[in-house]
Amino acid sequence: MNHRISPLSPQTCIEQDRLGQVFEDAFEVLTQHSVGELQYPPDHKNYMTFVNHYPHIRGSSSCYGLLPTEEPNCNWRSVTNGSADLYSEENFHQSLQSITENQLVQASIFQHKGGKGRRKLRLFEYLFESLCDSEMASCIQWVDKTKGVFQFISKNKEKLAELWGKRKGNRKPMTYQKMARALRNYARTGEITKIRRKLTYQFSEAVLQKLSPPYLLGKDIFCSQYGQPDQEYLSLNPWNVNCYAYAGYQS
DNA sequence: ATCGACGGGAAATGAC
DNA sequence: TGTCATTTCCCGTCGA
Repeated sequence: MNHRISPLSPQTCIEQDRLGQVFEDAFEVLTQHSVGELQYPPDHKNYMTFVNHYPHIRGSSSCYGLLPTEEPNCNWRSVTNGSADLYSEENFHQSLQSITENQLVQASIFQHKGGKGRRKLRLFEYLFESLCDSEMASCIQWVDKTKGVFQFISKNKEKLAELWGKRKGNRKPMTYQKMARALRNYARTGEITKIRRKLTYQFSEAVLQKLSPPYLLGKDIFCSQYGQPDQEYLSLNPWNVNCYAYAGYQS
């Protein structure tokens, strides 16, 4: 696989690299599912198409199996053969903006150690994902996002637990009590600790860093950067591996 | 006293 | 087969 090297600022390199990981993960999932007769083109356009196609890295709705993706159906081959305009950097900008925060979080979460295959989803990852999902705001909310403090909503905490249990495919329905027991196990590893406040917990700084891509910690930065075409922006090639500043999920 | 939230021991489970 | 990350069950404590 060829890696095109682009002269980018460190910040852009970090973000580009991170997106490269997102796309790489996306493509890996795709190949695992053996969809269509695919080539393995080392360019971004298929990734972008894939990102809009595959529920694993889409927003949470599809993730919970409630809604289809809002993208029209089109097959991979037609995209690869006919979408020359996807090469344009302007379009790439627009595509980037269409990636939701939750997509990026999910893609981040699913990255396997070493970058191969899909890891089993962990509870704290699911919680983080839910916190990034506006549809789950009735169940769980940030108290202080920068510090990783979050709180379950008393009225709907059971719903969140139930969804978690379904997501895991547990034999019996998950309850908040059982989920909270799992959360208490995190006290040993320090990944999540209990705050002396009703239904409130806190992600460790390490977990927070692992699960929050740099540009999501300040999403306004993410948006503004890619919302202004005259600013320095990403190279088209997501395979650039030059600027490894982001450690990724490799604990 | 009741209730909801919390804390933790211990065994079971399932994926890897 | 062993390890890991829960899951499941259960019992006790605490504060409103």
